[in-house]
Amino acid sequence: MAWSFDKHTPVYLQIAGRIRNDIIRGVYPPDSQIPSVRQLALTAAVNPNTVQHALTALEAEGLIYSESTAGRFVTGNTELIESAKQQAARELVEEFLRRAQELSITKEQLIKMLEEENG
Amino acid sequence: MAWSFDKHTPVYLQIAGRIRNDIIRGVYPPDSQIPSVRQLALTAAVNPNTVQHALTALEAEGLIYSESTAGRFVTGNTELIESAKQQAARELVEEFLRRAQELSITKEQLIKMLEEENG
DNA sequence: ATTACTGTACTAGCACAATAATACAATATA
DNA sequence: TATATTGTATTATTGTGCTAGTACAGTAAT
Repeated sequence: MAWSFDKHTPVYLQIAGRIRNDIIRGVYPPDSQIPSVRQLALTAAVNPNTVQHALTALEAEGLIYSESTAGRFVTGNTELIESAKQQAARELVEEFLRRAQELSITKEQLIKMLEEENG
Repeated sequence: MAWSFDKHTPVYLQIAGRIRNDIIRGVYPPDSQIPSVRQLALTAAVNPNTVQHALTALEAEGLIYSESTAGRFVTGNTELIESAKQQAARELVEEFLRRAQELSITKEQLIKMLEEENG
């Protein structure tokens, strides 16, 4: 199925985020090859240039590297991946707390709401 | 101080969100007047048209209404405000859990991380 | 009556995300 | 050798968020 995107945030950032998450989760293991630009463009139902934009961003982060004409691969640096995972988790929690504060919701209320959620 | 905005999301949505939160939190009480378009534009350091765009969105939600030449006012419908508060909290938690799932972080880990945060 | 404030409307222009359509060099494979 | 696939680059076009500037009508206060 074609990926679904939020209307109000750049598609290339959403694609980069999704692939970054897949690397962090191990869907794309270290040193493994990721799908080609054209294949990802087909899967996501977007223009190849948009995918290229996203992958360039991930390459700048060091999470992937491109082997000339062979394709793109996940970094073998597992420490970098672990670091990215920690950072993503930290940013997630921090943004959550910040937005909760903007709504004057206390941490205790948040934990209660989380426990009541079915997940 | 001028408001700070995230680079990658439309400013008018961020302004609308901020004012919505202020209504929800009671910073702008029911039936009270909110600052004028031009005043908000000065405060936020953006163009008046951008503020107008944001306020039009809030008006469509029913949270504010405009009195011709007198100004804009928060709705007197406290149930609507309460409803908006519940919805905002629910969406916050749901998005948080969804993004955590994308990182393969369990609910138990999240609660532990929240408790360890200083807030 | 004049002044100052309100909301509202309109045009023009800039920046950027995104699409579309190619094109080229390098490599692996049939 | 020929073909397909890889990453990469280029140009043009469209849509939209945002700014800038201006204008008008209605109301309250001086």
